[in-house]
Amino acid sequence: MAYSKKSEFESDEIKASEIAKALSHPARVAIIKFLVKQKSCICNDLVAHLPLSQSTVSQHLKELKTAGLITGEIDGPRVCYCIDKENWKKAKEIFGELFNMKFEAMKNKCC
Amino acid sequence: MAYSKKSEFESDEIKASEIAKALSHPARVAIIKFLVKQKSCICNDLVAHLPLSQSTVSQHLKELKTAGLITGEIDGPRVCYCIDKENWKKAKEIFGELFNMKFEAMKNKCC
DNA sequence: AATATATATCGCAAATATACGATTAATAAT
DNA sequence: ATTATTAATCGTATATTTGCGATATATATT
Repeated sequence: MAYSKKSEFESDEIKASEIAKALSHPARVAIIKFLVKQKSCICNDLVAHLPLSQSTVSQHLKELKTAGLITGEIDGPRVCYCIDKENWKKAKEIFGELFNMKFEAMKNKCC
Repeated sequence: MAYSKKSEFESDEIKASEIAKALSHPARVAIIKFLVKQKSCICNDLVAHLPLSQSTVSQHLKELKTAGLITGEIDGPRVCYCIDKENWKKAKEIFGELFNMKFEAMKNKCC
């Protein structure tokens, strides 16, 4: 693979794929669910809840943060992670657009 | 990485992550959009539409097919790809559940 | 039968993701 | 001040993904 071609696509396609990528590992889906359900915001509680080591959970958190889906605020010696509600809403809209696209009239007979 | 831990998560988390994974590359989002908009079902037209080689497009199509989001029917010397409407609907529901989760009352002050 | 067209698969190289233990850094408690 | 706790980062091994050209396969056309 000489170089990635991702940038050659339309920006809405790139944006949707980035959110999808952030959610493409069950650990990250589990983290989002945990935070929405507010079982706790504390990183350590997430580590306890997931079948992964602390360093691995930290990496997954970083990815979700980079994608903008969560925020992380230092709270004493802990870090409190929260859903970024603004971006979460945007993500919902982006996926809504994708999944609510209307099927256009067929130009081929096969489907 | 000794082994993958993906199977240790809940089945709904795994399912959501699998759909997300299928949509985690802009080419695959573009393919879905193209098929929903029915610009064509023919593989060759997809290749012409995307900035990728024929073999690479074929691989992306295979991934979408494996994820169940599209079907591929042989039509003479061509293959006609279509959205699997049943599974597309299911995918929409799975993402709907994720994005429509209600935020529970806070147990921490930070968010 | 020979040729052209369309698509899948193989083989490979490079990039990225997954996972962990060890280490570091920063705060809290003693 | 020392120690304990929490979380990020580093280093590393392995797995997976991305991408392409070459090749194989299968149908259509001549």
